[in-house]
Amino acid sequence: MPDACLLGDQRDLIDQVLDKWSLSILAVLLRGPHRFNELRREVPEITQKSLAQTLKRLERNGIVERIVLDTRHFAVEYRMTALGRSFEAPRQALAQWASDHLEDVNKARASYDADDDARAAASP
Amino acid sequence: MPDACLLGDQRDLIDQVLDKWSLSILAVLLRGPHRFNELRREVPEITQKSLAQTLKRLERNGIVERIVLDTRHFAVEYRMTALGRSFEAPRQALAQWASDHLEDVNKARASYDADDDARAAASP
DNA sequence: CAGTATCCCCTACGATACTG
DNA sequence: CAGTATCGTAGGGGATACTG
Repeated sequence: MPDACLLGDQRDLIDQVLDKWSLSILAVLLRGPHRFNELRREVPEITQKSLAQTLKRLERNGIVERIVLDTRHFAVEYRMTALGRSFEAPRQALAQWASDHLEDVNKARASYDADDDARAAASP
Repeated sequence: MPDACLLGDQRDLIDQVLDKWSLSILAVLLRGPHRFNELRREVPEITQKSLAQTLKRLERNGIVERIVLDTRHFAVEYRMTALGRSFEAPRQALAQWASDHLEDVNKARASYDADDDARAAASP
């Protein structure tokens, strides 16, 4: 079985970790444990609901750990698990690629869109 | 600017490349150029519509190249661009991670779900 | 503080049919 | 063969309000 090939299970897994907000949250959590509202501040565009949802999913998949610091004062902390840290390599590779090739992609898009416009103008 | 941090542009870019089917298609295309219907056969779960959509997006982002082989006989081929091949490193890292840690994640899920059930049973 | 609960929208995706 | 066009649905995500 070639590892260039993705099985259904792998895709499911990757989807869980690569949804809209996970990468951002993981990036924050990598720097150290954070409280719920700290995460909100670090990723201001996210809503409470999506944050809670994303954290739950990451927790369920063993990527992140939820730690109750104090029952009486509602203090909870999220931190990376070992499994979560193991994800750092691919995450890093992805982020690196994206920042390295942003320019190229933008050029490609511009040229693709220009061609589209040209075609539209040619056959109205 | 720490590269552990994801900017909006990077997220957009990654989203384009990591939608539901892209990784699978990229994996196939990496093995060599493929025709439209060949791709359908290689990724049988995908619908025509989604395949067309995904290919367009990948083409627009410069990841994949669409080549008309013969106008009269509707022969078209898709192949990786240089930019597309540059994505192989992160893609590989991701696939590798997924296959390496499938077990761990499945265990984590099972234990999370078991805890859920336990809680539900405790307070009906 | 750390979340749920609700409502609502929107679009990604699927199924099916059609076409140059 | 290589796609569009159209319709329909599920759920991801936002806004807002509420709670232990």
